[in-house]
Amino acid sequence: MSTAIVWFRNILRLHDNPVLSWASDCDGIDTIIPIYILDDKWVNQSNHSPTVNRKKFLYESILGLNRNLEEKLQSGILIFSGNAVEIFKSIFEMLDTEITWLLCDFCSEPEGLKSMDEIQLLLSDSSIQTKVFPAVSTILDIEKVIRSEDFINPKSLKDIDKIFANNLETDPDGYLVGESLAPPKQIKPNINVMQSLANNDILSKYYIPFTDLQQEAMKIDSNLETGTHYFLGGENEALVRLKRKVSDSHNFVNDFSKPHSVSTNEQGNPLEPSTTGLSPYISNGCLSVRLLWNECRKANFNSSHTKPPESLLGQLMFREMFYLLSRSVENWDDDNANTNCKPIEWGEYDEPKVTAWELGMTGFPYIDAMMRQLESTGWMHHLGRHAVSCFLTRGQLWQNWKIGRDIFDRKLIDSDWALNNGNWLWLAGVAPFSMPYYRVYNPCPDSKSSLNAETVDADFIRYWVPELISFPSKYIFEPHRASLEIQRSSNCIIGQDYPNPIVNRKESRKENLIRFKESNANLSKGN
DNA sequence: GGATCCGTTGTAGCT
DNA sequence: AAGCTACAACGGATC
Repeated sequence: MSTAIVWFRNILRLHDNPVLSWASDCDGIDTIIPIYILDDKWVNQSNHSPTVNRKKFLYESILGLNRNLEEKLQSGILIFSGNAVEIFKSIFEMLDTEITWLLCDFCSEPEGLKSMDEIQLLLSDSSIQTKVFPAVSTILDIEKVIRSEDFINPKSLKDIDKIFANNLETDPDGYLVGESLAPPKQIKPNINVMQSLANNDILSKYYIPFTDLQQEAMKIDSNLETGTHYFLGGENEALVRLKRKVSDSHNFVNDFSKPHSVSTNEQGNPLEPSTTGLSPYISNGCLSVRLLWNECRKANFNSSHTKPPESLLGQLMFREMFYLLSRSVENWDDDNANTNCKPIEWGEYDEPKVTAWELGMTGFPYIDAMMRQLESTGWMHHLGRHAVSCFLTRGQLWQNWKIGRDIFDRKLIDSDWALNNGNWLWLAGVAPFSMPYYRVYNPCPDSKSSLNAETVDADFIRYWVPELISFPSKYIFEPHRASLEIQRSSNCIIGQDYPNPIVNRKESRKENLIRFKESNANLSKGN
């Protein structure tokens, strides 16, 4: 009798799940025990913990996985919370003769690597074999690529293009990466052992009954305000969205151009992204990025489609780039001893300004709308993320990017360690792959800007900054410039009902450009 | 080896 | 409405 533990780490799905598929196909494995381990940070909430939006999405995703396992494969999954090493230690002690395999997906985050190292150390003298599946959260096998002889840190599309060409099977266009796996047709859960683990005294402090998680998710949901539960977690929801936005929308995919997408929302629905809105499903493991890649390729059936970097495939290529860099660059998440981060002399931490930024009270309606949307829904359009992160760092407030990085990490339902750090490095202008620092985003992108459609953005602002609901579009990006008469007739006095701008955007931009230039000059002098 | 080009997605003002 | 130009000007790759 051979039993394998299938540890679902960042893979909350049945489709394209190489771990589960391998376990179900392997002749040497008679039964399996699916396990999910919830980190303590989700259970014991503090001011630094992920927000309830993130928690809700994750819990729904776990519950969705459990439901799919029950309904489609007559299984289920054991849910524990706590330190994975301790939990496995207890399980292995209890079942040392029964368990033959520990199978899981590779996690590239520092915490994930550390716990896997500890578990492998724990098992070094045992007869239990471990097998870690690469390329589950990514298209590329990250470790294999960064260890290949000719690997250099990628910093452009050209570099990542070359890496794809050298590491993936390609079609004549250089794109095909192989089919994603269908869900396994059947698995053999060891229901008896699963029940005994669930009822075990030693494990009881870690074990979380499915119903507890369900109640917690429902409790969060009912406490949230209407309009904030727009994204529902889980694989089923991910696949419905994939079909609607990608597979059934060839024109959308073929015309997709990130820099020109409306930065706010789809017309007619203030909560529906103008982009795919698939990012939370990818980062929570509900959707295979390989499946998404292949569906995008299928949609590109003629030659007149957008190409990387602006296309959807381009976006996914940069995702792989950041994953590679997050493993090959030391101190990826720091501004110190990070070869991909220039040590710019950012200003002292300015609490009132950072708070105004975080709460959407800067007096810049576009910035405030974006930050309020983030606070309330856990999601923000990519171009909005550009605008607000540029505003906090090199654009206006001259604050260290790590401050914003941490706030994003806590709030974004699509939070991803490699990508969040990469994007902040990029936007702060400190990385080799950054655009030139003097290209500063305007926090008031009015109708003159080619990036934004006037009416859509104005409505977006009115939705998230209801103080300005009656303001004319002409002044909605800079309401303090409207006459007192207009402010009165719009029922919003600036400085009273809505803040005055916390900085002069043009002056701060100018000062910051000089500061950045000076920091750069000091660097090249070796100071 | 100095000049030139280019970089995932800038802005403002003009035609 | 889309495209041009000036703005100010980094840093690595390429010629």
